[in-house]
Amino acid sequence: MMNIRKLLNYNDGYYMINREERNLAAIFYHILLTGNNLTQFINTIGSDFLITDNELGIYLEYAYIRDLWNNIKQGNDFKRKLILDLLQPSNRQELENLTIFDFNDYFGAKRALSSKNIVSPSNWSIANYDKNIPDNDDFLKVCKFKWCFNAKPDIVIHTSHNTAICIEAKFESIEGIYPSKSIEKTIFNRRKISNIGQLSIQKHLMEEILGVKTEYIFLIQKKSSSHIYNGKHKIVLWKEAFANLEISDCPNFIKECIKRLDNAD
DNA sequence: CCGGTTGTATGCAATAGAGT
DNA sequence: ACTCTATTGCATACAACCGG
Repeated sequence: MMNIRKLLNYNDGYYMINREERNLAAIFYHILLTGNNLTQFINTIGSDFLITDNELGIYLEYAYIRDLWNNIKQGNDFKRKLILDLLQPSNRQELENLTIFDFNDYFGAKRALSSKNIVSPSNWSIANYDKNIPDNDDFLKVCKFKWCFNAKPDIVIHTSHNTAICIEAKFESIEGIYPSKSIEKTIFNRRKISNIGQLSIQKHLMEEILGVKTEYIFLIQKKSSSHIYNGKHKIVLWKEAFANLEISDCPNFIKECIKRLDNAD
């Protein structure tokens, strides 16, 4: 019986051609947690943050805000106040007096339209609340807030409770932009509002919403003009990130995987 | 009533194809 | 060569539904 590897006469390990960004991020995560590598990496990127051992945490697919929301024990009044305190909409008083159903509906949370619960802003829908929020400043504020509830930076190193290094890693793709859906792009064009970069949403999330003093790293394979750098992110190449780390105890496939990065640019 | 399943909706990585 | 859009695949969230 033939199979694709026989047909292609491919006899190397998968690690020789793997291009999966999450896999590389997982390997990086592993290496950061061995030996003195975390400190070494922090030195390499020139971070000022000191590691506080009992507060240190390193996270893949950092969804802190989603899980904070999920962990709320208080009821709907608390959730509504939390949203309004963070969002600070100009029509706050109006929103305070809506029923739960109407509050959800105002933000277009049609996929989770509930009369029982104030639903997470991750469920709000731009296309649905567009008609409810004519003012562009308020509209954009709501968009950025909603996006933050779904954003997940690739790797976040909490060097302490209040400081972190936020890493957005790319293998071949470029920085994402908001809005993403075509109907939303149409709305932004009509309102003459510019697109927002993925990195600037992450900055808003870390500093404004979570209140964490953050340094930003954009971890990529090669420098390209296609990236919309926002200046706040320090660009680090994958091979630079691995360069000073100790990998002699790693299995061969990891060494080979890292070796491949040298030829990337 | 509980718990699993289904349907809908969202984000993100990545690709292909069309346009500039 | 770069940019933009549409699409696919995976992961997740939540309401509604359904069977025991």
